[in-house]
Amino acid sequence: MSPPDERGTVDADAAVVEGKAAPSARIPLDRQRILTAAVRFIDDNGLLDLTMRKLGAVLGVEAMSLYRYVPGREELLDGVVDTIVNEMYVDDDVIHKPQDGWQDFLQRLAHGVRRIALAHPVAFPLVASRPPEAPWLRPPLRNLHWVESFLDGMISEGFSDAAAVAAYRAFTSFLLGHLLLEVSSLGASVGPLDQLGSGENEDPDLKSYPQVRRLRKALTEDHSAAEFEESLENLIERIALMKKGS
Amino acid sequence: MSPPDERGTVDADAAVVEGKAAPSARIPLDRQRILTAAVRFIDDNGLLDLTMRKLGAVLGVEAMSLYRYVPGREELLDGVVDTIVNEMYVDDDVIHKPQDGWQDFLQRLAHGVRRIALAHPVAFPLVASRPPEAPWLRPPLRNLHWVESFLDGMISEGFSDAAAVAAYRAFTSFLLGHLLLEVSSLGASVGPLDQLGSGENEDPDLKSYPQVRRLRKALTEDHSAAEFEESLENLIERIALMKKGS
DNA sequence: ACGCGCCACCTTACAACGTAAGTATTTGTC
DNA sequence: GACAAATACTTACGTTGTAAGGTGGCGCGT
Repeated sequence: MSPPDERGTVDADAAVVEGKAAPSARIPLDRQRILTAAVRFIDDNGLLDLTMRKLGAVLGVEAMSLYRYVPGREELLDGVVDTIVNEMYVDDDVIHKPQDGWQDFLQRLAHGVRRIALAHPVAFPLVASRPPEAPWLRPPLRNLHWVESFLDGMISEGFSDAAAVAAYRAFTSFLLGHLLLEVSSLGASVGPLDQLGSGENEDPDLKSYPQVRRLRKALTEDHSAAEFEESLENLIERIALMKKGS
Repeated sequence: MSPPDERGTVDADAAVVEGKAAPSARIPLDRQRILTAAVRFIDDNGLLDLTMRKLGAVLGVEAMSLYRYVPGREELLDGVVDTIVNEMYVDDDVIHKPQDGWQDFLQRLAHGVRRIALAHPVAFPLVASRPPEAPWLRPPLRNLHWVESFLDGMISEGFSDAAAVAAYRAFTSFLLGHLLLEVSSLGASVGPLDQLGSGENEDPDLKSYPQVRRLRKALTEDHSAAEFEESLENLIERIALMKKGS
């Protein structure tokens, strides 16, 4: 069974015979190509459907070929997380050093992370739940580069060491809570691949839960964006107090 | 090794004939026993090591026997989450209706959830990342009973509908962020079972990350408890504003 | 030009997993 | 004891991650 191979690589000889130049039909499958394909696959089909064989198939390759570039599935997922986190680097709105004050710096950073979360609603929980390489690297800002940027930025804006660290911890915890819940309400989840049928959900017997039933509409409404903004402002105020109080 | 079973069997009729307890060696494996065994197993060995066969073995039973009480692994995990969440019900410090003001109510609730998270550091991320049955049931307060308690409690304390719902959302997002990071720093994770060797981690080359290296000690220090307290107070102040502003 | 090694990918194989289907064994009731 | 129901076991299949080794063509030294 030959799947629809977009980048037909398989029978090279047949192509050669047909006289076509076939200019370097062989793209030799590097690590980054695998990783971005995996991100895409997860966003499309869910984490639980991502298997080495299926990912290989997407890339027009057998499963074992992936092992030349990735030690195993677990490390693949680590790579996926890195790939996603690194997307912030190419985000023009995210700056690496404060230019218009630390408030602006944090605003851009927060919105950058949020954009990533919303761009990968299914994969984002991975960023949150995979263990960081070091215990002081907390999700979702889980690589050294970002932590360094954060601390350096804050300190250059007059924060004491202790205040910068405290701000870092408060900032990550805020981001994680908000974004995880926001993507989760988008129907994403680490666990089950199966979309829940997209059928309009039956009400479980809400008889014994009058408030929930009464407020159901309000509970369903999505104010995530506004809540994010508001909480972020509050957080920034708190961080301002940390700065002064240090 | 017989596990200490707190509740014997269904002693409805047997209670009448109290002559001989007749502890027949066969305790017929009910759903709750499976679920609590699963929680224990996850806390001990990690999520990824929990297989139907191994869980069966722990219970002295073959894997397929579990299927009489649980539809499948996925649903087992849902049951695990429920079991964990329901632990709050037997927590004496958590009350179901405000008695000394809503602030006290929220404080008790928050600390109850935190106690659960810390009691099950490995399993807790499950509570956070598994999709709720309805989109307005957000982790970690992910069952109808708690949401009803929350809303009812707040409204009985004078909150408007809108304010109660807003408080609910802010509260869950706060809890999730803090607790997930707190248990994650405890070495827990959804993903890899393998404890990372417990070896003192080598420093990855921190040369290019001077701030991180300089602040490493401060970053490693654990102030989770104090931060939780402080953030919770702040949250409660914000919720007080919601109450007035509605 | 020629062979040879290396590189990128494929093939095969295996143990462990979730679980459908069928079978055996205990338990409760008369 | 006989019989039905409840409970647990056995077997089997397809899928997974991955260890081990095979294969074919490209590039280099001569």
